[in-house]
Amino acid sequence: MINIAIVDDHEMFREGLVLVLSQVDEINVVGNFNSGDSFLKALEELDIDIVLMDIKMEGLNGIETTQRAKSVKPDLKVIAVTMFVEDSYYMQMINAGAHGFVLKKAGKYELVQAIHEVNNGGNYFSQEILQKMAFKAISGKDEKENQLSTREVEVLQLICKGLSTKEISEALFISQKTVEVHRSNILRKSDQKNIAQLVIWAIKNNYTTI
Amino acid sequence: MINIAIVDDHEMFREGLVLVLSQVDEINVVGNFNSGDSFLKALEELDIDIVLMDIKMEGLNGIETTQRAKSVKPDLKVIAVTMFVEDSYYMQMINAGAHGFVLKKAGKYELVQAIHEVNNGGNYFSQEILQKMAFKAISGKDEKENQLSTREVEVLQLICKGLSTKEISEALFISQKTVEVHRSNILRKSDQKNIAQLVIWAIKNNYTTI
DNA sequence: ACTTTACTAAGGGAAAACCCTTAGTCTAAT
DNA sequence: ATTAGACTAAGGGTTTTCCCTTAGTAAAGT
Repeated sequence: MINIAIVDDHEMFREGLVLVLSQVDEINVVGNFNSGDSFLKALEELDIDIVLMDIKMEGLNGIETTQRAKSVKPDLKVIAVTMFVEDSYYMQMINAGAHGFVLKKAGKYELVQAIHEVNNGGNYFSQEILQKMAFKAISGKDEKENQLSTREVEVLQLICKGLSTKEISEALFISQKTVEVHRSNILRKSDQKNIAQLVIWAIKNNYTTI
Repeated sequence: MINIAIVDDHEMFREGLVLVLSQVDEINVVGNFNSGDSFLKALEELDIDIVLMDIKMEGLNGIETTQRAKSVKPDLKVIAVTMFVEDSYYMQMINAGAHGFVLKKAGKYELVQAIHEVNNGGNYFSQEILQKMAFKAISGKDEKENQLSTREVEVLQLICKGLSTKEISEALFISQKTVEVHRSNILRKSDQKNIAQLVIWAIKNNYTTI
């Protein structure tokens, strides 16, 4: 029996997932949680082999939750379950210690396959993710060089909230010129050419939620 | 027994929904479809009381699917199931003939309540939607005045794809000045003040997909 | 026939975004 | 100690967006 926990703040999706997995032999759903926090609280008391973790959640997101969970239980295995197939996602999740990555649009069979793979000590990444990784490897872009700094993420989130450069400078108590520098660097690093593209990119990359 | 069909292109969500509803007494899931097209094809052969219809789908969206389904079977009842609580959604769905509106983040009980309500000839709108409607009614904004024209929707979608005014003008074979007029009118009608906010608004209002 | 609406287009001006450079301070790593 | 990176800020420039006005044409409704 493989003991599974599910962490997702989408109630209907989570309930559905519980039922889908409960039907599968050798899989035992031992808990489901609507937030990273509630999962972490219950973590020590439960016997969990694999966690299906949503990345985008209110409050503690999947990446942070994974990091904290792994620091408590290093043997815990995590499969990220997410909506989009974008850049920084999987790298951050792999860094946080995830062993698999499945899209929400995937079906039951792919998910079960991922669970078995990961349970046997392997990894599972959906085809779409592998393609992204391959493309990135071929294009030879260095991840680290293009990672946003803390401040840049902060500015990006304010941009996505619709604040102008002036408003951002007031919110962060820095000059407009500094905000301009951040904006430019964000656009360069994200490889987007204007705010419209940047907002979409930010959503897909989990920097902001709709 | 209430015969339910589910139309949603998100496989895992759909499968989950089938299982959740199959557990409920008096509810019988007679079919589930991953597109508006496949649903419409099967419509005549099935005995369906209520359809749970996702709004945002690849190909035929929920609104169009509802319109076509109702033209074939006027007595069919439709409950819209969607991600966001935004303006034009529910108005379009109500116009298309929907009797209910439930958010995807809602739980099983709310969904079942909606199904019973609609099955008994009533309507069901989730609290969040009702609040939006009430707010709109109080603020007294006329829907029609602020509805985007065909051309404006076209421009909006290109904006969301990250095209500049110049690029849009070239794509639509019109002058930059005309595009500027459309941009201004879109911002005014949507009541958003810049492109960042507009993109988010467009996503929530189903004008574009991520 | 008249009105309304959508779409088109232009002028003109203010504001914001974008892009480049230089440069100082501070922190963290080798 | 020296290097590297993040954050700050300014100068100076181009481009784009934003907002206003006016205005002609075509289609649709009353």
